[in-house]
Amino acid sequence: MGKMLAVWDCKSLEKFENVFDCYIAEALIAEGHPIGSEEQTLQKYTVQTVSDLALQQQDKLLENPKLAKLYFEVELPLAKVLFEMEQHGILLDTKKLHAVGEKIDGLLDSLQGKIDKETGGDINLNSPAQLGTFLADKVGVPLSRTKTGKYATNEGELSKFAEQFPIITNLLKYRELKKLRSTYVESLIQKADENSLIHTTYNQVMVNTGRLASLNPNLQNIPVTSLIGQEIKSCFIAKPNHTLVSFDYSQQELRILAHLTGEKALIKAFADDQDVHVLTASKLFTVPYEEVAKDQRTVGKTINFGIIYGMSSYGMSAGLNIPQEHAEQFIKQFYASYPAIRTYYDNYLKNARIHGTVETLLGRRRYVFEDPKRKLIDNSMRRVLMNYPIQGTAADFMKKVMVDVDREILNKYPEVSLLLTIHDDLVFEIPDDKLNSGIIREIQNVMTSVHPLAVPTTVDVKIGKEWGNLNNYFPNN
DNA sequence: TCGCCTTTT
DNA sequence: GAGGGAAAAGGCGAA
Repeated sequence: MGKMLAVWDCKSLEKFENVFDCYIAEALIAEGHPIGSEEQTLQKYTVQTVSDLALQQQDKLLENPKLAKLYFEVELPLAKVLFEMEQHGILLDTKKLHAVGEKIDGLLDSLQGKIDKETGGDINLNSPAQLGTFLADKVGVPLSRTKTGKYATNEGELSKFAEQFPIITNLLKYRELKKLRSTYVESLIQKADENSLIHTTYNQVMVNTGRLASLNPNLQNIPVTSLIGQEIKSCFIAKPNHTLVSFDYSQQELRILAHLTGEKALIKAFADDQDVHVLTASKLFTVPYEEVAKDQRTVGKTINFGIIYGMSSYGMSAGLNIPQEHAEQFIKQFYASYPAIRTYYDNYLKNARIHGTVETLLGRRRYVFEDPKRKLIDNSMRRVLMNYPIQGTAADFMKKVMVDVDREILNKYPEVSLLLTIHDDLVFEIPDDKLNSGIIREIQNVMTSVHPLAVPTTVDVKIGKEWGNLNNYFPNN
């Protein structure tokens, strides 16, 4: 939650009435440039008091109606919603998490034993430097180098040699478990309060695209893929007589791409509830939609997301493990299949160069040129810019949804709580006896109607007592 | 404090 | 010719 820097005629801070938040305002006005401390900001505006600062910032916001709307109707009311989420917290089954920790200890001990037999036990497995030297110089693994000249020992690099050098499989397993234990088990237990509640902090001005950041602890990167990861996630539980309900936007960023670009083929696919990764694959491989193979779909999916991220043919060839010429061919074929996407990005980048700023659908802006004297967009900025309207618009929508949810749902059902937001996912805690009251449908409706789009939006609902063990929800009527 | 690595969307 | 997928948090070792 943003820190309150200026408060006008504030009758009740608890209710966040008549509040102006200079940090949030400053972040929107700064358009992605780093914002300074309170004192630096006062100096920048050449004012003495925070009230004067707030007045000038408000004037500045009002010059841009979209930005003013974003501030007053989304960001500022959101601060109150985030504050309440932070205060509420999510319940952690600390006893169970301790047990998971002990299970990991056992697995790590046995792995360490196996690995020490090969290394002699005199290297620190947690040191990439020591590990790289050992693998490359003693074992003879042909590791590539990092940009600073050290041996690269990251997961992608080591996996390449896992078959040839069996020790690597154990090393990767060791890494994974060590990470889970230190980042998730130990620190989460330590951060639970006296009631076993975990209180994250949300920062709403940290990320240029407008996404929220979660910290101390970060609840937006709780593991999900591995089995042990799932066991950790399952230690987050609903409080007694309540159930966790998660609402997850399906393919939200690709839907936003379809909307922003107006690409007919993509819009039709979403309208017909088709699998867009299969659709892209069918165009790339020129096979009928029904005959797309699984590995072809994987390529389609990689290209779809790669385009959103402005991926180069090099990045794509690395990601798919294919020659760069093939990747170039795929990208070419992609744009040929979706011509409106190419037109959109051509125009978008042209305007970015002309105006020096880009913006999301709700008008959040970011700068284009680090140095305003240079008027060329380099490759890395090009990728940032291509991602910005997609990720940023998705973030705008989610923030607005949270404000709408607060007004339309949380006010009406005070015993219902919004616990978490994970970019395209909201997690609520709902009393068991309210689950069939229609509230799930109401929340879905708020999410799907946040902003009219050229495509339908879909929200998948999952419910359960443990966050890591939720089941698809199908209403019985 | 920086670099490397791993986790998420 | 190098570097070459967006946005993050955070643990750890090395200096």
